[in-house]
Amino acid sequence: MPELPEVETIRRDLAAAILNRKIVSVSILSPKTASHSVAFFKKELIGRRLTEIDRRGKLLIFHLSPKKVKGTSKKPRAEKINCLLIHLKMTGQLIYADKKNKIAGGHSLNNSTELQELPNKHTRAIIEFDNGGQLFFNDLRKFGYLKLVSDAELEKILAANYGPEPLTPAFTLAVFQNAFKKTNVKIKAALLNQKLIAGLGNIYADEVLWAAGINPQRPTQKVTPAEFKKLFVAINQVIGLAIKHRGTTFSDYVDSRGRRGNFSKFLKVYGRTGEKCPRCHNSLKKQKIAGRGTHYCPICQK
DNA sequence: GTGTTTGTTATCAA
DNA sequence: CTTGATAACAAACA
Repeated sequence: MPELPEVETIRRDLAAAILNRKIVSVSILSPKTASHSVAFFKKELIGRRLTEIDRRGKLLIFHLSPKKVKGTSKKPRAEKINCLLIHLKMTGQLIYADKKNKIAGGHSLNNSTELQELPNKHTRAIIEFDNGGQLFFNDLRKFGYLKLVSDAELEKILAANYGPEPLTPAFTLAVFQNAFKKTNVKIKAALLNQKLIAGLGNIYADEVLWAAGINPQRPTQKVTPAEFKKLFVAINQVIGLAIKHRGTTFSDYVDSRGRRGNFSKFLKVYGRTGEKCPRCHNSLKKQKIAGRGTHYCPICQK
């Protein structure tokens, strides 16, 4: 389940590998995964370069070099495609392989480290570059997508769906607290709402609530200012540390070279049902909250 | 066959 | 209309 730290890890690694490389071929193996026809993807992408890779929450944003226009100096059209968006959703992987390295960690729930050839049966798209490198988009459950948009469409999507990002100047305690006080859903649900705060998913929502000592069931309006402060600090700390350790691998996530994330061993509650709470040593519980498996300590999370 | 896994959106109820 | 809660989606595994 790639969340902010995992997607950020991929973004950084990919930027180092494929920035300013020219796209020479595009294969869409699973048409439903792409926003437009296979022909349109080829037409728009082939011959262009990725000039910048951004991320907003869990969404990757690949900026494309200007498209060469045939013939005389036509004015660029306002609606021209400028960005490739990729969302990994639950089981998506973006793996870059250079000419001789065509392997990646497989999908598996049992911590297997076996490597497999690419493409594999879950490969949905392949983008090939002028240096022979290939970018594989794998997605077992087919929830992820590739989408081509104009700058205007991108701005619209970001404004409509994404709240502030942890670890950025836009994410202040005041902004955070005000946004959360405008709703009254369970705090766990609020943390998963990308419009209130961008980038958290099920793993990190559980982790930050544990770190702040807040019960995931609490309605947001019952959370005190002191607790919001704790939660705010916890979000920045946990996300920062998770990025530093290249994310969490629980089931399918691997980085752009097919390697697992190292943050799993730092998890305090996620996936630790029945183990002792690291803080109060009572038994950790798991319960469905906001439709998601929620891991927490019923004793020290108030 | 049943129940679980989750990011996001669609749908429903109040 | 708004808000919040829940179902649905896909695919695989225990």
